[in-house]
This record gives sequence, structure tokens and C-alpha cells, in this order.
Amino acid sequence: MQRVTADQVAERAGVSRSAVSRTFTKDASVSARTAEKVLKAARELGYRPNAIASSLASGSSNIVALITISKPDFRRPYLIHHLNNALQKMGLVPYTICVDENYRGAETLAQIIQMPLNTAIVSADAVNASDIIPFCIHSPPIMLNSNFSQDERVDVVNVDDATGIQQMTSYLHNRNHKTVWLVTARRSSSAFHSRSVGLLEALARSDMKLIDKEEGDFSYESGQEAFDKLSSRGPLPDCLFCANDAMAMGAMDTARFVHGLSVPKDIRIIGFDDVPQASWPSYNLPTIKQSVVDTVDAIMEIIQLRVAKSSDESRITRTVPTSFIARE
Amino acid sequence: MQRVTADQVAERAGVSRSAVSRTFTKDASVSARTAEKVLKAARELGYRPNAIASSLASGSSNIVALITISKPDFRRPYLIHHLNNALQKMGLVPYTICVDENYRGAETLAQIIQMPLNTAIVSADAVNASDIIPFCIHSPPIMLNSNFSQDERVDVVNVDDATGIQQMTSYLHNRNHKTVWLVTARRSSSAFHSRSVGLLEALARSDMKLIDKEEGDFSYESGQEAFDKLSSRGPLPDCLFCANDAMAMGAMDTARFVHGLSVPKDIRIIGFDDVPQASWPSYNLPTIKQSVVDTVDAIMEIIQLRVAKSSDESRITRTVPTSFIARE
DNA sequence: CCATTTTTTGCAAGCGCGTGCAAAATTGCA
DNA sequence: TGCAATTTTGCACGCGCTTGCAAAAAATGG
Repeated sequence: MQRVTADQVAERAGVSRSAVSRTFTKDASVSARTAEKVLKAARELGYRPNAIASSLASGSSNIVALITISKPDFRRPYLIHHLNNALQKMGLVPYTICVDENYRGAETLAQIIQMPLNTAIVSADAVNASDIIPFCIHSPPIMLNSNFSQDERVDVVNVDDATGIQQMTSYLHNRNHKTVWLVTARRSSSAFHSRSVGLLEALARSDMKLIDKEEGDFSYESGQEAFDKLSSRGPLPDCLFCANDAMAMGAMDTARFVHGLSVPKDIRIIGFDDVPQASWPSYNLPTIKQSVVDTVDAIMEIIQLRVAKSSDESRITRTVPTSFIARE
Repeated sequence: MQRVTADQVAERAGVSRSAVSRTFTKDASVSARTAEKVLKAARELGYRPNAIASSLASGSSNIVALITISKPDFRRPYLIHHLNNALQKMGLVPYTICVDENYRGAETLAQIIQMPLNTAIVSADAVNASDIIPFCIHSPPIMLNSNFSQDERVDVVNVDDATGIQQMTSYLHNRNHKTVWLVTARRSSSAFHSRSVGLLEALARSDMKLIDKEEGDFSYESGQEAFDKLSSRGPLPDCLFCANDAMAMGAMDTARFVHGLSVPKDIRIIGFDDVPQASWPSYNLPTIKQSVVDTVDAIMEIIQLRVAKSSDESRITRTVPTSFIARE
């Protein structure tokens, strides 16, 4: 434990404890001379302000909850990781909370979130804004990919899935592809709407036709199963679109190794996300890229806006782009 | 913010604030009748103890830092994730801290760790025990895979790499493999010793010979590069051992798609970790499995021991096993 | 039924720090 | 040099909770 307190530093520096507190507080009024004395004493004693006490005293909090779903590879890989780093760099304390299928609303979360939060970043469809809002004492929660109608009291970062999907269908159209299979996200997820429904709309605009579809759960295995089921029900289409890369890779492996098909000759399989593996030559998976970096940037921008201006501003929204990567 | 405090609950329940505190503290002395009154009032008011204040008052902390390296796929995938869940289930608050190449010792970490920790779980070779110990107020830090000589004041969870490697070399030996390439971990990492050096010892015990080696950094790309370099320098050996799966997959892809080789016919490539992708048919990668679950179990066991007994007990050590998975 | 033991309760003093306020020190300007 | 304006400083209270201690209540037993 860091047992050295501000009092000890104050004594050693020959100043009051307030002075110590002030030298460690941004834009507080301390003379350069005092600050120097304090800093010196602090260095000699190895003092570091105790964030817990500070938080309690000031009524603020630098803790940011990252609320995500349990299966890390089901959502965007590395999102949490990059967020973690970015928040830390801002002096905020990221605190990752995973909710799983057992998530039963506010109660569960309240059990886990035992501390006042600066804000929260929510990347879990199942979580309602109202479950989180009470804990965020500085800024409203930031909800990711919540294309559903949402509480007005939250900030939102959305992904413009539609553009990437449009690019993809144009590409397929130009290649003279006519028929499509689809492996969707879970019906309850926001990705179901933005990706699967988005695809249907895009198809409607071209002369391509959806032949059949299956619901997946974003896992590699569900991609495998989906391909099996789809191919047991009818002839091969020109292409298969999966709502994320993991399922696309599962489908591709099953197409190749179980059904002996050649990809993309016999069927073109397309994913969504552009995870690192998508570019590996074993898969060389065409996909719709959504940049984790863009998302993190958007989030950090919102946080900085909330820090700068008073938080009475109304909802802040950001949309990050997508683009189709053909991988010829 | 959760503005309802213990005082308000106390007033409503017609008891003292101590009573409220005690009903929310494990094995504190409260009568059932009082507890009930308090619980009722708390429910009605939506009260939840403020962990920050509690922590400050009790001088304890339920925060556990997970200190890991920056590149999430370089270390064991999902370790952090599983730890997160396990700790949360115990009522502890996991706090992930990534240190990267810029890590410059204690100062950096001290900047990040701004709060007293219950304990820390360190999965980053670069971090010294002495950088962490001062922050852990309840239990000593738990160092993972630190096969180096270590500070005696920490607990340790090691992986028994040697056994898996021994199994693998036996297998290769039985297959009549004689010659080996090696892609090591970074020389500075603990895995360099346990895996690469371990392999050398195992080879020495059989009649196999190390032909050539390259140093990698655990990334897929470094596996690709390593294979290129190795194959530019001499004839193909019977097999290639990589210090983790990611590099093995990189090597395999380059072997197949750049050098037109057939794996495992022309060369057998073996990894380490058993990540999910290793079992995907595109790779079907023989590997030495180390179970993340085993590691998490070992860690949680140590934590529980430290909670139960007084922490004056000397170093606790656990070793988790490995095993070779041939994937015929 | 009372004396004794055990359990429960409330009091009050902190935990380490932030911050409003008024006093002290410094500065500016005539 | 003298006085007002400004900055710096220290005091002291409080953030929401835990906990040792002593008093009150309940339980025990003869």
C-alpha cells in the first residue's frame, strides 16, 4: 500500500495539506515556489495521490465502465483493448464488465457496478440505457451501434453499415452475381438490423435475389452449421454473405473441407468486420471493413467534448464509416 | 449518480448508520430483524453501498489490476477476458492495464495505477515484482509464467511447458522426424526460455537436430517473415516448431501460399497455445495446448487462499500442465 | 426472577483528499 | 511609501463509509 499521504508531504515540505492537494490538482492556485517544494517532498517520499480518496472527496470519478458481451470474439475484436489504452492515456480508469446470456437487466449490473462512474461505454445490445444512466455521474453513457430507438439521454456512436453493404452489392452486381445466401446475426442484436436488413434493402435495389438465410450467433461454429443447413436445403447460390468474419470463415471452411467446394470459384463468401485473419491467405476473405480505430476515435471525441463543455449539451452522435474490401 | 447514502437508509429504517453498514458487510453482527428493516429501506430507496467510500474507510480495496502487454493476440488469447469474468464473479473489480514497448519501469505504472489494489495479476514479462508490490495492499501480486528468478514476495503461476514439449518431441521422434527449424519468442520473454530452450533440451534427449532458428515476436507476420528467412538459408527440415500458434499459422500460410509447399507433407508445422483457430480445418495445426481455464483456476485458487488465511503465508506456487495435440 | 454472559446497537473517530472561505502575503500603481 | 487589487495560503468541514468501544438489549441458566 502506498502509505504516504498528503499530510506527510505537507509536513516535509513545510506547507499545509491544501497546498499539497493543490499542486496535484490541475489549474489550482499554487505559487511556483510552493509547488516546487511540494513536488520535491513528494518525490522524496514517493507520494502519489490516492485516487480513491480523491474521488470520494471531489464527488467525481475517473472510472469508465466498458460494458461488453461475454464472448470476446463475437463482437469487434480488440475494440475493448483499444478503448482500454485510449482511456488510460487520458488518465481515465477503464473497467471492463462482461454481461452474458444470464444478464437479467439492471439488477445484475448494479451488483457489478459498485462505484460511481465518470461515464460508461456500452457495447452490448442487451443493456438498456436506463440501467446505466444512474451510475454515470459526469457524462451520459455512450452507446455503441445502437441503431434501435434509444433513450435521448445517451450519446451514440453508430456504424454506417449501409454504405459498405451498398459497395459490396454493387461489386457483386458488376460481377454478375444474381443469387445470395445470408447468415444473419442473432435476431435480437442490433447487427441483425443494420447488416441483414441492410443487405435486403441493397439487394432489392439491384437485380440480385436472396435465396435462403440462416441465423447465426457470430461464432465460427455457427457459420459452419449455417453453411451445412443452407446447402442441405437447395442449390448453391453465387455468393454467401455473413454478418461477421468469424461466421464467414466457418462457412468457408465447411464449404471447402466438408463440401469439397472451391471458394470463391464455386461460391463467393463475404464477411463483415475485417478482422486480421480475413487477410490471411488461407481465407483471403472479402469483407466489409469497420475500423476499430475510427470507433475509438469517435468515442474519445465525445468524451473530450463532455469534459470540455458542461454536460448539459444534448445528445452527441457520431457515425463511423465502413467500406468493402474485395480482396481479388 | 447513486445519491442515496447509508444515512438516508438508516433514517428510513429507523436505525443507525452503523446498522446499515453492517447489514451490507459479510459476517458483521446484526440481528435478523434489523437487517430486514435495513434491506427493506435500501430496496425502497434503491440504495447500494458506494465501493469507493467503503474502500477508503476500510483501508481495503477490491480492485485487482490485470497487467498485460499491449498486443492482445501476442499473449494467450482470452486469458484477460476469462480472468475478468472470474474476478467479477468473486466480487472483485478487475482493472486491465496494458503496458507496451514504451514501458519504462515503475514510473509509468505508478502513473496508471492510481489506486490501492487488492492484488495484481501480472502477465507481462517486462514488469518487475517490485514495481507492483507497493500497490498491493491485501495480497502479493501474482506473477504469471515468470520462470525467471523472482522476488520471493510474490505468488507465481507457471506453465509446465516442458511436459508438452516432451510429448511433442516424442511424437516427432516416433514419426521419424530428424531435423527441426525453430521460431522462438523474443529473447527477452519468459517464453523464450521455457519454450525455445525447453525444446532444445528435449531435442538433445532424442536424436533430432535443430538446423536453424529465427526469433519472432509472437505475431502472425513475424511467423511469415521467419519462414521466408529460414527457407532462404537452407533446405527444408522435417518440421518447424513455433513458440506460439499465431506465428505457426503465419509460417504455414507462407509455406503454402508463397513457397507452394504442402503442409504437413513437405514440412510439419507445430504451434503452441491451442488457440481456437488452430483447430480450424484450414490450419489443423498440431500444437501444445495450455489451458486458459487451468491458469484462471490456479489464479483464483491463490486469491481464495489469500482471502481465507492471513496473508503472512509465504509464496504460493501453482503450475498448470500442457499437452501435445497432434491433430492427425 | 435476577445475575451473568452473549449479542446487538449507536456513537464517534477516522480513511485521504478536495475546496469554500477568510486571512495572509504579494503585487500593482500612484 | 501607502493603499487597493490580486494571488496564495491555511483552516476546517465534509465526501460515504467502516469499526473499536462502551452501552443497551437479549439470551442464558440456576
